[in-house]
Amino acid sequence: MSLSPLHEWNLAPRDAIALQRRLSGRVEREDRLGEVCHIAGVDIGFEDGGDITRAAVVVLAWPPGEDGRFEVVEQVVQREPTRMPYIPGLLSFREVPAALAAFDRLSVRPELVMVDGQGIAHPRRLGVASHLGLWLDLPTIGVAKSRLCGRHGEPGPARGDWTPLVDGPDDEVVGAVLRSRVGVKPLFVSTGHRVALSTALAWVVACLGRTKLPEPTRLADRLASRRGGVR
DNA sequence: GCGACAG
DNA sequence: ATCTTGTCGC
Repeated sequence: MSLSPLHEWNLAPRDAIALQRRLSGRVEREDRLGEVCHIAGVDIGFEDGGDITRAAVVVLAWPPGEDGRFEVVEQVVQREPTRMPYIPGLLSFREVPAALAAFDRLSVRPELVMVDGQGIAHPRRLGVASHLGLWLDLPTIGVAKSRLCGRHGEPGPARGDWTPLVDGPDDEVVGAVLRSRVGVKPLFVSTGHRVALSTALAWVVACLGRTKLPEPTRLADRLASRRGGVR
C-alpha cells in the first residue's frame, strides 16, 4: 500500500475543509465488498502528553471461532510525532497519516476496516473513516463513541436496536445510533467507504463481544492506549 | 453573537 | 485523547 503525498496532510484549516468538500464526492456509500476474510480495527492513542501519536491496527480473522473469539492475525503500532492539534471536523488530518503508515507495515490486506470515529456522519460528509477508506481504497465503517453532528432519538434498550442519525436541512440519513450493549450509551455507526449503512450495522453487530465496542475497534483501542497489558 | 464540537 | 482512585457489579 502506498501513502498519499505528504503535502496533503499539512494544510491550513480552510484548505483542509476545501479538500474535504472535494473528496466527499468520491466516497462510496453502497456495498462494494467482496468476500471478507480479514477485518481490521484502527484507533489512535497518544504518548508524552500528546506529542507522540500512536496508530494501532489490529487484523482479525473472520469468521470467529466456535467459542466466538476472534483470532488476531496481525497487529501493528506506528509511533510518530503528532502533527496537528485536535480540531472538531478536521480529525483526519491529525490521525490518518499515522494510520496510513501503520497499514503500510501490514503484511495482510484486510477486506474491511472499522475505524474509531465518524464516516460520513460529518459536517462535510468526510469523517476520518471515510477519508482513510478513500486513501486505503478499502471498505471502511465509522464506529464512534459520541456524536459529531446530526439529530437522533433514543434507540431501543436491546442490543442491536438502533435509530437513524439525520443531518442537514433535508434530514439526510448519515448514520445510525446503535445500542451495542444493554444499559450503555449507544454507538454512532456510519458508512465510511464502499459499505452501505445497513451492511455496516450488520458487521458491527456481528463483531460485538460482550462489550460496548466491536472487537476490531476494541482491540485497536487497547493497543493504541497500551492498556490491558499490551504494547 | 451564542452554542456545539469524533478523538 | 489524556490526567487519575475508588467503587459498583457480574
